[in-house]
Amino acid sequence: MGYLEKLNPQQREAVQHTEGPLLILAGAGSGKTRVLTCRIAYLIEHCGVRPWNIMAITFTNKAAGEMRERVDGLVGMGSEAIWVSTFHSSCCRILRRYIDRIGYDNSFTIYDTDDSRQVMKAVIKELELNPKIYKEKALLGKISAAKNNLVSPDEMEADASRWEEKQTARAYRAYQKRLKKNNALDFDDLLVLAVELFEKAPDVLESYQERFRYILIDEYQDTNTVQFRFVKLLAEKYRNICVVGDDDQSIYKFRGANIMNILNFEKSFPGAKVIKLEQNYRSTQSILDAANEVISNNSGRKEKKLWTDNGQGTRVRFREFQTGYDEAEFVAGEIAKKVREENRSYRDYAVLYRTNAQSRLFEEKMIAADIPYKLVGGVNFYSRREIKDMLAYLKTVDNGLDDLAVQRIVNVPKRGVGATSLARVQNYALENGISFYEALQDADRIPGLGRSLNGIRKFTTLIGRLRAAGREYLNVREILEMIISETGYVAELEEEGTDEDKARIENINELVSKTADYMEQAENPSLSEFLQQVSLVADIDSVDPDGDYVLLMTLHSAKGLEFDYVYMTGMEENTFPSYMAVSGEDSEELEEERRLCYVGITRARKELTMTAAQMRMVRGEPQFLRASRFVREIPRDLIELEGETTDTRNFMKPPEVSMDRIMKFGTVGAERGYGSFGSRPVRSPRGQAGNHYSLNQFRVQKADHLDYQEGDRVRHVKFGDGTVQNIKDGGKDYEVTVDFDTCGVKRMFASFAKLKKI
DNA sequence: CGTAGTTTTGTTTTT
DNA sequence: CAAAACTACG
Repeated sequence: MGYLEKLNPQQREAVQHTEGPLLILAGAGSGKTRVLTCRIAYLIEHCGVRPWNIMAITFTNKAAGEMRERVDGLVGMGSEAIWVSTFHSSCCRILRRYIDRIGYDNSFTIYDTDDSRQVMKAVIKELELNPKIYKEKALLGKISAAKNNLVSPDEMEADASRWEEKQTARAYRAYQKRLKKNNALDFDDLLVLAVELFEKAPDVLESYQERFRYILIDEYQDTNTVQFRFVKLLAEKYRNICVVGDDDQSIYKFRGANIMNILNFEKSFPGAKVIKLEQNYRSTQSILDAANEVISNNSGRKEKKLWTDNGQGTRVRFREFQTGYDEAEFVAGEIAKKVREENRSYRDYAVLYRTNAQSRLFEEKMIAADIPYKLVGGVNFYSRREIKDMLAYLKTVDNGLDDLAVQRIVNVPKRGVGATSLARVQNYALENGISFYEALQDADRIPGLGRSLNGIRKFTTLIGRLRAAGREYLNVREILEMIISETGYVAELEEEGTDEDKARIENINELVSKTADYMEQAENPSLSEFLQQVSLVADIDSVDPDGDYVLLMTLHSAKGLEFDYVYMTGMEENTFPSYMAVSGEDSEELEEERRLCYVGITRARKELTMTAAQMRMVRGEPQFLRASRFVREIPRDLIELEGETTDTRNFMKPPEVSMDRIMKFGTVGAERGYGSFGSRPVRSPRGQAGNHYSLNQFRVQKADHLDYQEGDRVRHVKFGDGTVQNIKDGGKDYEVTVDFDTCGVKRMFASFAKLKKI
């Protein structure tokens, strides 16, 4: 009972408004998870709602796990009957049970992005599309967008006017056909087919409507059209739907998220109650001020302003460096120092960036500084080659119709079955309308296989043995171990013994322990269920809250998390906001980037540091960059620069001169769209010199000539003397290669290297 | 058939 | 600067 008293009035109202549609507009850090969990407890304890009548949908499995844990603590008995999961897992669970009603087999497998690409490649070949024009990635993107908007291949074709659109629709249809033939669904299908199931089988829908009388949706601002449809169908009958979201944190438009779902909630569910949570319990006022300032540049928001009584805290720090290298060194160095000297933990820190590609430098510096870290995202554990191989074996054992899995491993490890033989088998399968695996079993009857036949036999007997073992006495872990030993996969890696191979063995061992974990945790474990669970995990799900390490991740992955100390890195135009968003004519995209920035800022509890580099390598090319507009949208007096004191902002010299001012009158000229920002009073247009953001030069000037040439002896401050080997005009700067006497050949940029002829 | 080397291509963000 | 896709050779 005590939990109600701990809530503020708005939170309590949200918990107690149990009947009818409810929209909770929850600003960052306003305690929405607490509201959701208390609400569940309240429903059960005070309203007599039975646990199995409640469904809660979260964005990631991690969030689901955390919520489940907190609900367990509050409710105790029976809480396991509550469905707490992601959209994808919920749909998957429903489909596992009923998908046969719409013509699929209940033992379907789930394809990841990589698998989908393989399928699409085959489709492009089949339809004889010009691969120069129709890239599988682009096609898949369009198909995914269509699915998220519940557009079928037929509808797409009907809407198509241009030739290419017609072709895309054809590809879409062929792709679906292939998936179905393989008894596979892609990520989007999980949602689309669940909706299709509900629409085609009213009795199934009805049974779920009866079951889920109280529905709660977290991160509602990131739902897309299919998800909305799914929720709407489920909630239609009892209308006890509670959604929590923050339009300012909508950052998944590229994935089809429809911000209208939250903005129009009251229209979709007439009579909806709306409650705003604006008190922030997470961050300091300084951090919130910065966040509020940045986000206020967006239009079409639901007006709200976060406040806190946590106290002012220190100002947001901004540091600019010459290169991304220096930036990473600073971040790593500072974390190492603070942990050492101020008794902080690594887990208090997060390093955020816009794209995964930026993680490399940080990783390197973390290793150099001996800082334990965890990289979230990037190459997913389950998409590593060795893991995919192992999973392909498991999938083949589980579902013989999954051609893709079979094709992946027929010849792994090498069994002497090459591309030509595989093509023959494929043909045979096609002609006889059977699956690839069935064709392999028929290999004797396929002409022209020659030596491959042996390998194929080896393969099919192995799979046969595995299947028999699985049916009779082995569990998931044991099957995997059998695969490992029978194929000699690990043994082969051990022989090679390079670092990479060792890492692969590690990964395989990790997979084995994951199967062991699964065996312990599952109620009635099955291979299919294991594979399904595995394909729906996000990288963030594996972050252990007790682990003491610095987290490195994209701003997107950071959503829903919080840290004492946050570094937002790569705060440069064209990096963040990304080049795509800046050059695109669509201002929507820029607003989404700004929301992403808002998400980033509000992750910080105590201290936020923004960093930027003046130059970084992008695609092997040096790029010269200037500070992000988002930094400049934070008023100058909320920012602390290098060399300034850390304490309160009252000491700040020129008050209320904000950064966009500086941009207008300062070094870099106003660019497109820049002049249109709000009209803060101009105090001193000339005051820019003193409060310039960077203590360094803003832009690197390319020298019009160099006072040394190839063959000359030069001196470098750090590397000493050397001979110039090569000078290349890189457009914005000269790239100089020097062979140093003491430390060998280095390549550098003339304007940074400051080489002196001797 | 398998491998090693070469060329090309490409970048947001993720369940 | 990668990874992926191709190509040519053993």
